[in-house]
Amino acid sequence: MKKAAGTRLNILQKAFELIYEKGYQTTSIDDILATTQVTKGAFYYHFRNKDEMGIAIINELLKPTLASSFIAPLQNDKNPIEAIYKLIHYLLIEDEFLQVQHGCPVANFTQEMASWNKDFNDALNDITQQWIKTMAAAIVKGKEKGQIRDDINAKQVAMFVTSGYWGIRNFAKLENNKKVYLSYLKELKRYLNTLK
Amino acid sequence: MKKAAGTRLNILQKAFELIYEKGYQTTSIDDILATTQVTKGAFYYHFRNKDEMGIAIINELLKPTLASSFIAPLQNDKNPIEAIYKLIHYLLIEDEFLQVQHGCPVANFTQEMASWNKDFNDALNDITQQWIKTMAAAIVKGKEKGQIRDDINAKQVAMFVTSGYWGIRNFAKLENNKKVYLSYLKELKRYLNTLK
DNA sequence: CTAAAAACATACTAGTTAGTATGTTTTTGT
DNA sequence: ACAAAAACATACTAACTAGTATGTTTTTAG
Repeated sequence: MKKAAGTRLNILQKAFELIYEKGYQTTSIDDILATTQVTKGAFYYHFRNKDEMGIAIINELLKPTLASSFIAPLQNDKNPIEAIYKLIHYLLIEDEFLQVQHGCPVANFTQEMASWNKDFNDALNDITQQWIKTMAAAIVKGKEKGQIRDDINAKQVAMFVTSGYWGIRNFAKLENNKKVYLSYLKELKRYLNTLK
Repeated sequence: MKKAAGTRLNILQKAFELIYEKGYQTTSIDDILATTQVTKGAFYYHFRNKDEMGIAIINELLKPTLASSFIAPLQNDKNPIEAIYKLIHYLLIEDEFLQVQHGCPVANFTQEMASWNKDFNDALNDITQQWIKTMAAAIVKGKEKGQIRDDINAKQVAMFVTSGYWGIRNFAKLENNKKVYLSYLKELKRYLNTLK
């Protein structure tokens, strides 16, 4: 039971890349089979149907990535304002997987699937809430340390930041140019400084 | 050439509603024919193909709506900060066409089509830039009137606000509840007040 | 080593898709 | 009133879709 896990992971990873580029609905199972060199029999051995694979991508690929790349940086840093800015900066400018023309995978999935498939909705809400909660917790810590004003609503700010991040990722698709990120980051920095 | 224009408009409107609810790719032409009671012959008389219809929806339905509901309120008001807040509040809370579970039509289209179809991209970028420019112009006016600080970058703020709006519309899909809008609006108001 | 289960392979199906071919009806200008 | 063009109707096609039926091969446990 080792090689089998490899095929499964291979399917998930390649499928995720395709879906990130083309969207879930427009990525056919045959597309996935062609790029993975896996046969239909193997695919349906590992997944009951396409949606089950989609949920597996969220839970087995996106969730761990979230934990390492989105959650951890917020928990370790001393200063939440700097941590949030550095994180968004990293995600927009430095991260090598995320592409400007394809937006945010979680936001994409949400737009396409939420409200049409409860399982997708739940899985996506799960990881999104995790991010928000972590960010809010960091802000609360900052308030306790006196780095952030007392009258700031932590969760409210976390939602506001997340919304902006999702929005700018979608927005940048139109111009297909990272330059809009720089403009956004400037205003984000200004906004974050008003929390002090 | 009067009834014909009616059929065309009927197709565009019903198709737009379907696309807003289900997405562009997953709304089939047969779906549109079924809800409009129009035949395939009529459809393909009016539109060369599905994409041409999609572009027509953007240019002939979304663009005018943008002008009346998104642009005008920003041009008439005396105070840009109030105008922006009132506009976003209206769009999120009061507007009767926009549904929490379906997000923002322009953002949806952008996510689904931009980077895959240049015509869609251009049409969407066109109306988005129009909104941004109008908002930025209102902010510039506010700067001249002394309602907004001198060091504020108008276009930067307009992009920031637009991103947040798109983001929260997508975000609210997950919870399928207008309550998240209230939290967002509170922070938006706080943010807007820092421009003073 | 061997039987059973796990993992994969191939061929097929029924439904859906955008789009076309070829008509008929309706509207329009004169 | 009438021909021409505009507007619409019907039947079809070829490609693609998710999923299944039925195999064969590989792995694993005893």
